[in-house]
Amino acid sequence: MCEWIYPGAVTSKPFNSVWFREPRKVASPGRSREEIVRAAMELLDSEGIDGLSMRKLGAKLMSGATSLYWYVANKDELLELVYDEIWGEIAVPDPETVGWRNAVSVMAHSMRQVMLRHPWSADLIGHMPALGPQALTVADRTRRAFKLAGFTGLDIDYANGTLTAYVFGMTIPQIAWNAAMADSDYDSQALADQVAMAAADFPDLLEGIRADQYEDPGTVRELAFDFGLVSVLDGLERRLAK
Amino acid sequence: MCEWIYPGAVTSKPFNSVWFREPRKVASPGRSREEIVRAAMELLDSEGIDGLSMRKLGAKLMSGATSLYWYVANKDELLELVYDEIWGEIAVPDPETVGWRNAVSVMAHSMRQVMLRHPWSADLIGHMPALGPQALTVADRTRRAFKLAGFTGLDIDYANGTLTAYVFGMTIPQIAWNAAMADSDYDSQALADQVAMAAADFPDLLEGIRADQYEDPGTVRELAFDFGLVSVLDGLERRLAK
DNA sequence: ACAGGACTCGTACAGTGTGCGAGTGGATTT
DNA sequence: AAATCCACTCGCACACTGTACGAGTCCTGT
Repeated sequence: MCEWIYPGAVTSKPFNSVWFREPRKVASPGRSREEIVRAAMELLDSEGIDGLSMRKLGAKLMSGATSLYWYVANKDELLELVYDEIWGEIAVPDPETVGWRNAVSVMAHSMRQVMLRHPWSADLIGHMPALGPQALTVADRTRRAFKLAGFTGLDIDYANGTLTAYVFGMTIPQIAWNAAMADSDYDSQALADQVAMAAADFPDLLEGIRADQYEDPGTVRELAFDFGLVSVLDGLERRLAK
Repeated sequence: MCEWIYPGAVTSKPFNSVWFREPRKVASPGRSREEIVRAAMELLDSEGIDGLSMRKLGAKLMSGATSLYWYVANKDELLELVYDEIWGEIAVPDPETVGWRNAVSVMAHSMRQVMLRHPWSADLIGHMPALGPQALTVADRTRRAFKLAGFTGLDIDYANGTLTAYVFGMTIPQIAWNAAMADSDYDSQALADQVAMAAADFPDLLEGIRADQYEDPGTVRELAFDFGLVSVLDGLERRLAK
């Protein structure tokens, strides 16, 4: 899980990341990085990013807050570790057996689901690059899919980046919406009215809001995501044709 | 600037946002929301999201920290206000005169530049929906572009959302990279070596990293962005053809 | 018996957002 | 002229944060 460390890490200096630091050798059968990361994820899932404090985490593990610093250099490193965990939850089918387009489609939907399940991921994506082993595994697999599709050279990574960007960009704002609605005493009709009021000066915009106001917001989001996903993949495919 | 308030705001209840709360009537010639927001942005630009504290902001404005709470209900509302400001910096040409594809292309590049100029934006996107007047203005304009392109009904907003998602998703992780490199004593060669080491178990991935290691990272990012942008727009265009 | 390493954790420090309530000064009303 | 009001300021306090430090505990190897 998170006992990973890239070789030769300590010798060079520049990049501050868990993945480039030799972890302490730990002999204890009790606490461990795994357990800490797992507990941190539970806290994050149930209370959100603000709900994770070292003291709370210590309490959950029945230890002092500062004991955790034996296993983890600081809170940011802990966050790097939990961040990588979510990449492990993303399903990427083998492109050789299901075809590249299916493979990346499934991965896109899976990624979205994982992010929605762990809304705190939105807070981490802008904070640190995804360099952990799980993230690299996903990147490698999707990269293979695009290679199989016929992309060559840098285009492989560009195509890969385009798809990932789309999923991030579509999902992160949705997470913000979900959070905002959870904070308020959510009443879909009143909310729609308010948003409509906000857009009062923009008749065009208003027309769009009115249009999907009567649909279930969840399904609207799904449709929007599919629409964009198909468009992105179509666009990439056109690139191949040329 | 930020004296905006949507009509009928106070009467209804559900949604917690600056944009739905009557601001206090302020008569003073001295401090004002505008000034506070401007100072907050300067602090954010120069010190990042963690550099903005109510005390520092108060000091910068030569006032007590808690005085600011006269103008702003809490820090989150202040962040909503500064968030909307960045939307005001995004250029969206008139699609009627430059054509829809040009218009949205320019807006995509502009949006990316604005985000890179204000890296703290990445931290806000996942935290609150963009409901301010400036954000709505941009949304309205790009929406018009896609309408002009020929999209109809919900597809207008889906297309619009797809493009915005792509820009967000491409730019947010780049901001994370920039931040990580700023934190470290950045040496591009050593960094590349480290990343290569991280990817040692993934020969394919490694090949991609090696490939762009000798290019200037800035231009690689630009190329990647353009590649994806063209792909996304091509994909949307294909949708139109059907 | 001793040494050393592998932990644990209480205390402390500097910082955070913000509720409260007292205070100030100028305009308005009596 | 006196009284009232109100927009506004701000010091203090509270609960909370990440984490440096150093003293203490236990287990293992000699």
